[in-house]
This record gives sequence, C-alpha cells and structure tokens, in this order.
Amino acid sequence: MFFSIDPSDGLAIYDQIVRQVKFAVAGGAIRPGEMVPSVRELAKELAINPNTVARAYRELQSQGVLAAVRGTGLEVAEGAPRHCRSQRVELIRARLRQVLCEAKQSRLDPDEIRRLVEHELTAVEKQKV
Amino acid sequence: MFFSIDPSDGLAIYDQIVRQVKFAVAGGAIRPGEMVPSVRELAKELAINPNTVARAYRELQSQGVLAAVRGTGLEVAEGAPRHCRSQRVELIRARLRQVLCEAKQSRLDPDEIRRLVEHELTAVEKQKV
Amino acid sequence: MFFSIDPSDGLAIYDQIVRQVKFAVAGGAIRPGEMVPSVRELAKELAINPNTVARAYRELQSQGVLAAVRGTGLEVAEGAPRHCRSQRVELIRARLRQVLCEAKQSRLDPDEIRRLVEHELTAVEKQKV
Amino acid sequence: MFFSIDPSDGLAIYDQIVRQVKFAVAGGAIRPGEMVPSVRELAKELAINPNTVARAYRELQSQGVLAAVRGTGLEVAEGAPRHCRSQRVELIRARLRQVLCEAKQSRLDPDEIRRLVEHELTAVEKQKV
DNA sequence: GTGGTCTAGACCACC
DNA sequence: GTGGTCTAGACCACG
Repeated sequence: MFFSIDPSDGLAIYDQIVRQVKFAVAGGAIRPGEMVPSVRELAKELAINPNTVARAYRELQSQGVLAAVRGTGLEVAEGAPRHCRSQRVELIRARLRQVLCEAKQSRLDPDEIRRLVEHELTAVEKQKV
Repeated sequence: MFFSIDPSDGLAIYDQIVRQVKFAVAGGAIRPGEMVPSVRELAKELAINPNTVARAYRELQSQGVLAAVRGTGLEVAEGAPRHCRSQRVELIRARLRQVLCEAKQSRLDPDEIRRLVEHELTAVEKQKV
Repeated sequence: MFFSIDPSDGLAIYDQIVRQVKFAVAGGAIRPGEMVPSVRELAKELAINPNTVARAYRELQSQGVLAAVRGTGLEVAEGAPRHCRSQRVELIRARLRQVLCEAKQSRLDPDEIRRLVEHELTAVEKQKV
Repeated sequence: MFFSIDPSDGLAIYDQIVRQVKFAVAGGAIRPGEMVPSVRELAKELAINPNTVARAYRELQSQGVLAAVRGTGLEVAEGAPRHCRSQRVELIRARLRQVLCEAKQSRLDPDEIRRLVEHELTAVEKQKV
C-alpha cells in the first residue's frame, strides 16, 4: 500500500493513518467495495503495533469511511469518496492555516512566505514523480 | 504581550510559547536586554498553568535565547536575535513541508494548493491588522 | 425456515441461532423427529458462513436439543420440547431483566417503561403477522 | 460513583460504561462542568484495565458528552444533558425491542410477556430503593 | 496528579 | 485468516 508514517510529524500515528486513508479514498486510490490492508498486514508493513492500526480503522469506521465485512476485513464504504473529498481540503487547510499564522507571527513577509511555498512545492513535486 | 496559544494546534503548548518567543525575538519585537513577562504573568494572561510557561522559558534558556537576571526575571540574551532569525525560516519551512507533502499525497493539484495558500494568507493577514 | 438474525443484536450470531432453534422447538414449530435445515441450506438462507451454523448446531447437539441421524442430518431430539420450554422463559427473562435494570438506572419512570413496552410490543406484533 | 459493570451482559465493557455515563448525565446525576471519575480511579473501582475506561471516555468525548480539561480530567460538556436525554429512550428502546422480538419468536403470549415485564419491573424496583 | 499514545500479547467470534 | 475486546505496562505532555 501507499501509506507511510512519520514519527516526527507531531500528529499521532493513528491520526496519520486516518488522514492518509481519507486522502487515498478521496483521490480514488481505493474505491468503494475495495478492501484496505488488514490490521495485521498494515501494522507489519509500517512496523507499528496492530492496536494502533486498529484504532485508526475503528475511527474510520465510526466516521463511515470504512465498513466491516464480517470475518473478511474492512472495505471502503459506499458514500466515502464524496465524504472524504469534501473533508480533504479542510484537513489540509487547517494545518496550512496554522503554519501561515505562525509565519505571520514570525513577521515573515507575505512575499517571502510565497517564495517559501513555491520552493517547497517544487521540492515536494520532484520528490517522487 | 502578543502571544496567543491554540490548544487544538497539535503542538504542545510549551512549544508554541517557545516558538512565539523566538519569533518575537527574531522580528525585533523584543530586544536583547528587555525582560519577558514573568512566568506567573504570562500564565495568567494565557490562562494556562505556570508550570507550562516555566518549562517553555527553561527551554529558551537552555537554547540561549533567554538569560536569567538574578532576582529580577528573564531577559532576552545578547546574541539571541541573530540566532532566532536563522532558526525562524527553518521552523516555518519544516512545518510547511509537512503540509505540502500531505497535500501532494492527497492528490491536490499544485495550482489548487497555491490558491489555498493565497486564500489563507489573505485570511491570516486580515485576522488582526 | 423462520429464522432471522440481526448482526447488530450484540449477541453472537451462533447464539442467536441456538436461541431461535430452542424457541422453535419449545413452541412446537419443529417437533421431535423432524429435521432441521442442513448447515449449508440454513447458512445460505441466512447469508452467513456455514461454520457459524455448524457451531450453533454443535452447541444444540451437546445440549441434547438436536440429535444426529447418520448420513441424513440433524433431527429434533426426543425430550427436547420439554427441555426447551423450561429454558424459554428463563432465556427471555434474563435479557429482559438486563434491559429493565438499565432502564431503571437511567431513571426512566416505571410508567414510561410500561408505555415503551406496550409500544414496542404492538410494533413487534404488527411486524410480521 | 454509581457505575457498575456486568461481564456477562453481552455488551462490551467499554460500551456499558458509555451507556451508564450517558444515563447518569441524562438523569442529572452528573451535571455540566462536573468531573467524571478519573480514568485510573474508575478503572480501579470497577477492577478493569484503565485502557478500557479510557476507551469509553474517548468515545464519550467524540460524541460531545465529555470534554477534556487539560491536565485536570474530563468534565460533562455543556449541551450534554439534552443530548443524552434524547438518546436515553432510544438506547433502551433498541435493547427492549430485541428482547420483545425474541419473546415473540419464542411464541410467548403477549400477556405472558406483560406479566414477565411486571414481575421483573417490581423485582428491579425493590432491588435497591 | 491528569489524559493521550503506543507497545505487546492474550482470547473470542466469525469466515 | 479477519476484526473486536481486553489486559498490562510503558512514556509523554500538562497542571
């Protein structure tokens, strides 16, 4: 799978998983009816504890993104893509706002911020084409 | 003082204080030799526990940003502004990279990201002129 | 057959089957010597895994409600109706007590509980006449 | 506190706690602004693992029943009583319906069910006046 | 002291 | 094999 976690992100690991699953669903990388990796499988792949994955998946179930198929695993729920797409921008926006707010507090010039954004944007783009 | 904390920021409160003090020093809002608010004063103003402020100040002392003046309080250290200015961009850049990386993972179009940045930038600008 | 399962019941599926078979035997819907549906047949009808049905039947055999007829299937055992009738009220009573106990804890007025019971009773009656 | 759990209830322990807290809030036993027992305290009292209590409390937070007071504990949220009162009847009704449905399947006469309800109701009433 | 997160490993129900 | 629940115990941030 295409998930990756960064322990130094600041966000809790389970929350990183929640966000990434939502992004994957929003972007169509996983479609309704498709199964997500099993708890144990993903835990092994990310080298984290199964409970942490389970917690992320539980959260996603309670938000209606995933649905349990008894004894089989978890699949992407029917209306999830629409739901996730609408959340996607908000999830990004919230974190972006924090950073920009901080940038402003640090008295960085808006143009300097824009330059910074452009610089990082191209850096991130190249990162893995 | 011009500090403000956001409990839902994800960052620890003491860390928000550390960063804001650095930004204030970097931007010249507080100059070497000037005193920062006392632990109690700032704690009262931000409605948080004095221990949390104390911890932030301790951190800033150990980084050489603040210096204790016996019996008086804490002042901005001599070489602090230069030190903080050099950190400033990096602190922002690190968080910005995380967000942009996430935005990319969510398959948001770079142009859409730019639009988002512009939108939030103006929002933050207006926030408190 | 007249069995139906509710995945959100809280009770395990195999247990729901066990109880319903007992009720059917207690009520005379299935009589001693009659065959119950085959594991596969019932599993297909209820859209559940055959293992789950098998487990319920195993449980019923060990309690003497069903008896294996070699090469043919499972039939209702000889003394089963009497046995099941005596259990029937207790099975219901146990769960009823839980609910009423909870209702009391929630400070629902006894009369309101009675009204609730009546309401649900008529609702259940109409459900499938 | 007035919480008690029953391992043989069928419901998960954390769910029993969730329900009981809601009932306590709905009934006014705990009012907005009041603290619930700490995770460790309640865990000790109920002789269960703190994680199980924490999970229940987390669930209640995400439903807006409880709110965290940083470093202090969890308090009943502002609008919680109204919210819980409206849920209360539904929570009871759902379980009641299951039992009555089962009672009907077992071909118990409605009047016999009523007698059973009355009997258990008075039994529960006396239980602890 | 408080809750939050994570790890480790157990047992259960179901497929 | 799957997820769900629970236990046990660790570390962290905050008051």
